[in-house]
Amino acid sequence: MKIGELAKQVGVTVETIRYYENEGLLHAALRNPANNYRRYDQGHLERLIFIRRCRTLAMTHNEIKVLLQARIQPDDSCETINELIDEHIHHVQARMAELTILETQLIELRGQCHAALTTRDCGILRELDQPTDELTEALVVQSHVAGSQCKTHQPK
Amino acid sequence: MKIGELAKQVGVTVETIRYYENEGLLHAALRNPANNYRRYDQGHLERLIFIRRCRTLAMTHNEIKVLLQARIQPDDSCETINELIDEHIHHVQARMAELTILETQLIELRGQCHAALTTRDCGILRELDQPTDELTEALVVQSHVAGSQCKTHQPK
DNA sequence: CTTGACCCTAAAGCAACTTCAGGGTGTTTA
DNA sequence: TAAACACCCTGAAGTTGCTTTAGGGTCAAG
Ligand SMILES: [Zn+2]
Ligand SMILES: [Zn+2]
Ligand SMILES: [Zn+2]
Ligand SMILES: [Zn+2]
Repeated sequence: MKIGELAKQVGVTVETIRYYENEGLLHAALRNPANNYRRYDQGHLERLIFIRRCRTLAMTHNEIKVLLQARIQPDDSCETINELIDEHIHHVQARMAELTILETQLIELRGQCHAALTTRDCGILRELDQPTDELTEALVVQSHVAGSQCKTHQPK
Repeated sequence: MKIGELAKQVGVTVETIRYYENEGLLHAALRNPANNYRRYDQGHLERLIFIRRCRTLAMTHNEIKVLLQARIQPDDSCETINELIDEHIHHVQARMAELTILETQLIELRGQCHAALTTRDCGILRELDQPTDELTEALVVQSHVAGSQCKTHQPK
């Protein structure tokens, strides 16, 4: 099948597919010699589905590469896989812990202003003028689990 | 004070400060004509503290710019501020909701394999071969609240 | 007078894509 | 048969919030 058809079947854009090939997540497709179009088979389809499944579970490309490697070594022990998933669960939990603290702090901050006052008198701005205390600063954990982009506060 | 001193007082790198100037978060510093070094005053210090406080609360530069603007308009209504914080709390909560779902799914996935088997028999890989169901796919919300970088699965 | 700490700029790198610029291919339809 | 339109190609730049690198001045101490 051609790239557009593969994209439709899996629910990604053709650009994403080409990008994955570039990244080494997907094997390079064979080309139709007549027009240089990429040609995909069932193996590509299944591999792409696997990759997308991992991505919706917020794994990095590196994590996925480890799993893809295991996937084509049927006789290897799956210990690596189990460990990787365990670690990744920790990544998610670490991020949730961060966000829980964040939420508490933001709600406390929000509580500093209830009415519409002048900014001069807004308790929120006054609190934001205070340095972050060191305890809080130390709480930030390492976790690659990011969010998607916010449309509302993006430039343009 | 010079850039290095400002950096030390606030707890950021000098590169970050120069970057913020470039981004329009910090006003350009006056330069010492003799050597072209940046020279900062109390106003810069306070503004930088404000910015860092907002960043530890995971606000985007755009969100911060709105607050900085309000901060220097003492007679304006603080309604904008209150709304921005409310929205930002939603960003955090939206991301937490996503991660809660993610955690559930990952734990379910992890449950597919308890022993160290061959990858051929690993229930995790088998489940990852299945397409993401559409319901789950639709659940992903817009939220800019990202995580920091994961050292473990990063290249090099 | 050289070492080391500090300052400067401009550009590239990171993650995972998306978007854009510029151009070929292939089928359909007026 | 030629224009329209959908689809394919490559390579580069943009996104966010920085960090890192390259390459080079400034300044005090020893
Ligand atoms: Zn992970
Ligand atoms: Zn207010
Ligand atoms: Zn926000
Ligand atoms: Zn297993």
